[in-house]
Amino acid sequence: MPVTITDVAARAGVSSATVSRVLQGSPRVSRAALERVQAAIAELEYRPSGVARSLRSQQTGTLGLIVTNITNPFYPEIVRGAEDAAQRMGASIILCNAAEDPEREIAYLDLLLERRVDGVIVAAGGLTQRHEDFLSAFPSPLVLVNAALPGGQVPAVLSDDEGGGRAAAAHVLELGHTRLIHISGPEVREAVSLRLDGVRAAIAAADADVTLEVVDGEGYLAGGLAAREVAGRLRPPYAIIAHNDLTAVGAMHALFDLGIRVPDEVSVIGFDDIALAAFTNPGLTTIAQDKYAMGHLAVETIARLRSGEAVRGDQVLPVRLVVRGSTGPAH
Amino acid sequence: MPVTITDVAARAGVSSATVSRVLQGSPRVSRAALERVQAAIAELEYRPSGVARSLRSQQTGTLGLIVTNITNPFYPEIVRGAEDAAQRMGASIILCNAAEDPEREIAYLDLLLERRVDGVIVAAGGLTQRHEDFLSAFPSPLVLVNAALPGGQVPAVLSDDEGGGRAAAAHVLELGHTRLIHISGPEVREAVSLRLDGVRAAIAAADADVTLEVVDGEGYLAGGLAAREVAGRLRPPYAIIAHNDLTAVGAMHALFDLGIRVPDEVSVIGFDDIALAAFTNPGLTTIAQDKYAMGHLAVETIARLRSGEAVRGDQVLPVRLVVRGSTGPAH
DNA sequence: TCGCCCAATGGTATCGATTACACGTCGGAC
DNA sequence: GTCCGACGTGTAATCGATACCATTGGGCGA
Repeated sequence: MPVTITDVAARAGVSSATVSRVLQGSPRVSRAALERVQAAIAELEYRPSGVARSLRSQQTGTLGLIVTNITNPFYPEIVRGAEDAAQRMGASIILCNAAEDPEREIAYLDLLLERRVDGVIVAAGGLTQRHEDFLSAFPSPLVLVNAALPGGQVPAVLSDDEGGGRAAAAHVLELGHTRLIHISGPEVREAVSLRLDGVRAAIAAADADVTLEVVDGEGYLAGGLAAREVAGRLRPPYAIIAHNDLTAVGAMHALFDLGIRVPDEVSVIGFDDIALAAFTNPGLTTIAQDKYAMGHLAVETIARLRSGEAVRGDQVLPVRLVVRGSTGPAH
Repeated sequence: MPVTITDVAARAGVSSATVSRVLQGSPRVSRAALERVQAAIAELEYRPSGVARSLRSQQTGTLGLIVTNITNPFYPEIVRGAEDAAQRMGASIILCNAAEDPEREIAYLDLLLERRVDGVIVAAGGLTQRHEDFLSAFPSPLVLVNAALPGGQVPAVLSDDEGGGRAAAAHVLELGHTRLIHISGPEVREAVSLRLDGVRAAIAAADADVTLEVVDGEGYLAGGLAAREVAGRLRPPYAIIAHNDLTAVGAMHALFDLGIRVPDEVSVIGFDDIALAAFTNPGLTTIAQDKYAMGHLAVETIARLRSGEAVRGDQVLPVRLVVRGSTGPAH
């Protein structure tokens, strides 16, 4: 039984139209009426119904944000960036945690459509692989984060994966390493091959006698296994370039268990710069993605889309080498 | 220009009432009409407007969730628990990141009221300290997480801070430590004193010759400073009981810098069990809060509140000692 | 003094769905 | 054969705010 505009109108002795004009800040209201209405609003603690407004105006001021997994430390920063940008433009975020479940991702798209959100941001890799056709025909402004669709039909916000791979490799090459191990992620993700391409490009550019070996190992545990396997047959020094930070941390732990010192014997470099990277011992050298900016830019892109602007092609954000303690000169 | 119920009705050659009945699964629809309507829905890709439904039914199926800071590793798990519970009951979460700004927390409460959310969950300490009166008069189902209001007027979901403090102290006492250092958080939070109370209780119960010293140091950097100061004047062995994990990790880093070995010389135990705790080296022994359950229970409490049930008093969840590598016997 | 214009305000249709009520039709029971 | 009830369906009010259009009244110029 919340207070409605009619209650306010009755209290102020005017019509609901006049109350509405006051709410809109219209100049076509006499000073007397204005004051009476404002008093009534205050006395009744009236708050206009966003639901009714949405129905009338055909916009809800809400954005859907689908993330793969909010407890993956990569995503909270994206969420924060998106939320900040949304708040600045007076919108709210409906957060959908797909919990790594592609069915749930799809269900959320449907749900968001029913809720008539003004736009949807998808930061969920699984979704983009499985439902290309559905997404490219999506009847609402849509932006992908950290994932792209072939053909560039859907605007995407990405990091410079290739450049990041290059920077990572260049960093360890500069430290004098000549044996590089790349622990890679799942093949299906485009970012994986791009980062590896970057590593290869840096090696080619170095014009030195450098060997590169690629092993599989996405994630903490797999990263540890991969490092263990490598350590079993290779003697230091060498440099491990991991596809992401979690993999790198797993590798570091495995090396620690084996009594191999980082960075004295083996250098390790990650990718992403999740919060954890600053807290390992030694700190993890990594390629930082500007996750906050990605979320922010995604929301801004939705806004542009909604204003009728045609946004085509990917928006690629620069990455940045962050040197901590896990990389050092090759002895 | 989305498809409306009227479009579907026209296409199926029936009235909008019949379409609505089909949508509701009402039995008062002939087989023939049912099939025609379903066909029309499929052909037009009709999706009922959640906005119109909300206006009519006076419920939005959305819950507001205000968190202090989504990038604080404590919160994503709470969000996930809340999101899972909400999804199970067909509701969505509007995420509000207060970004540690009390003004913004208040502004969000207003916003959520305007959006006519079915309930609000506040996991933001700053809010509860500053706006007791506002919250206790909140005109919508409200549940606090990890913070409480004096008088218990507002239902709260809490962890057993006192029991956790006791468990932490008991653990290091069992390991033979007789000198305990408690690095505490900001005084204003009730959890701080409760945890310390627990530590004191465990010491009293141990009936042994144990000394306890309390120093300030909330957060990573402060935790490091506090540990440094203690290490400057105390020689091992002793045990550090930190108010939370971030403080504990800061302390561990400081000890490492000083060449003091954990756990051989000094034991460190934290509180919370954030994701980071499993990845430090050595792993951080800590008191785990069931953050997922807290988020889940908060949403369930909202549901009970909405069904008219009176939920009074705090709901206290048990905590659990997680032994990793940072605590060891006192030599 | 008359008429015109503009400011201020009210009445009401509208957004899209739900639902109470009314109506027509058909079958069965007496 | 008539009456009653159940069933299927349509009409229209409703949710709360907005915006278009109409109306009123006052001031000012001719």
